[in-house]
Formats: sequence, structure tokens, C-alpha cells
Amino acid sequence: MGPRKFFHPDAAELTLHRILFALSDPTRLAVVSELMDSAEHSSGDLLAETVPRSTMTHHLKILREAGVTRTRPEGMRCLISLRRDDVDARFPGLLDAIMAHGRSG
Amino acid sequence: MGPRKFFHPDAAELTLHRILFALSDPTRLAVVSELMDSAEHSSGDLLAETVPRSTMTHHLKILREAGVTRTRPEGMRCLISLRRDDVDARFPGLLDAIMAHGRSG
DNA sequence: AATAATGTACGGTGTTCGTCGTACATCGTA
DNA sequence: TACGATGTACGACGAACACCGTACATTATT
Repeated sequence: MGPRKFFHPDAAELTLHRILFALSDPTRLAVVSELMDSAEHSSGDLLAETVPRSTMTHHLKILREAGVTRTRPEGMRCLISLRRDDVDARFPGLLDAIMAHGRSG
Repeated sequence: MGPRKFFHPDAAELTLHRILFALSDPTRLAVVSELMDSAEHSSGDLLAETVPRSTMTHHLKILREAGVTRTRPEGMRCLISLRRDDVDARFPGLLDAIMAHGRSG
């Protein structure tokens, strides 16, 4: 059950309230804040020493199933990136408006 | 216990994740959508025949305690309005970016 | 094949949420 | 004062969430 299959919703299926819920948690907000550099980060890279692994898996699943992030297996790691293209296409300006204040949240 | 005291957080105490959580529910998103006309609406006015009163009270409390709305007793009603000034001051552009798509939720 | 590294799956616990019915308080009016 | 209208408070219920430990799967390396 390692890095194999990951469910990702289609771009057209993204809903506003699901995305807002995914971003309504301080931990997940911090994760997305780290992903704003448009680079791929491994799961352990994100808040590594702050949160237990199983907890991080939980949060990453919520972000992924809301369509906010994309998870890609790479070797024995998982690389996570923002779905800026899809989120921006469906909700223009939303991500920027939220993440402009991601740290003070 | 009628229209008497209502807790409203100070403008400086608004947090991003609380606001996002308040807006992460379809019903509350619809309420805020109706409030976007910058007018005051009574509680019964909002989604009147869609949601039971006690349910509406619950949702309005969450919006109010997150600092998204302001509730003011007026006679035997409660008039609810958006706290655009405070929310915009603390998180510029956030409300507009979210509510631009409030209906396609 | 054995090992270590990475991350998931599963299960458990305690908390919070969404929903609603019922009872009650407040206000305006007759 | 009695009544109807408006909205809250409280309690209850099921569902979902946050958190984490443990066990397991996958990968790369030795």
C-alpha cells in the first residue's frame, strides 16, 4: 500500500466549500503555504518535525481530495504540489487572496 | 433569551482559518451570498423556507463568532449584515475572491 | 535476501459539527 | 394582560473530524 494509487478529483468537480474547508485548518494552511513556491515537496519535507506521519497523511489526503494538491509517487517518496492551474481556472484569484495572508492566519 | 447579547470578536482577532471554516458550508455560503448586497437582512429573511429556525441560528452563530457577520437586535427581529469593513481590513480581497463564485459553490 | 527509509492503511479515542424538535424569552400589538 | 411573531437555548442524535500508535506495503540499497 505504499505510493501507488491516489484519488484526485477532476478539475470540473472542485467545489468552493470543500476547498475552503481544506484550508480551514492551521496545519493544512501551513502546508499550502510551503507549497506556494510552485515546487514539489515530499511529505516528510512538509512540517517534518512538527506533526506525526500518520497525521500528515491525514491532512494531505484532505487537501488532495479537495483538489487543492496533487500527489505523485516518486521512488519511495511522494511528491506533493499545488494544483494552481485547476484551482485558478475554476476559482480565479481565490488561492492568491487566501494565501496572501497564510502566515498571519 | 431573545435578542439581547451577541458576542462579536474584535476586528484584530479575526483569524483566517476561522473565517474559511465559517465559509466552508454550503448553507452559510448561501447566507453570505445574500448578504453581499450590503443590506441588513433579518434571520427569517435568509433562506427562510429552506432551513429550520434553530438550524439557521446555529449557522448564524458560527458566522458571527468568526467575525464574518454582525447581528443587531431590532424590535423583535435580528438584523444581520456583513462585516465587510473589518474582514477587508484584515484580509484584503479575501471576501471578494470567495464570493465571486459563491453561487457555483 | 536482508535492511532501512518513506509513507499508507487501519483502528481507536475524544471532540466537534450539522441537523432538528422542543421549550422559552423577547417584542409588538390587540 | 393575553396573544402571536421572531429568534434563542438546550438537548439529542448520527456523522465527520483531529489526532496518533501500530502494522504493513513499497522502494532503494547493501
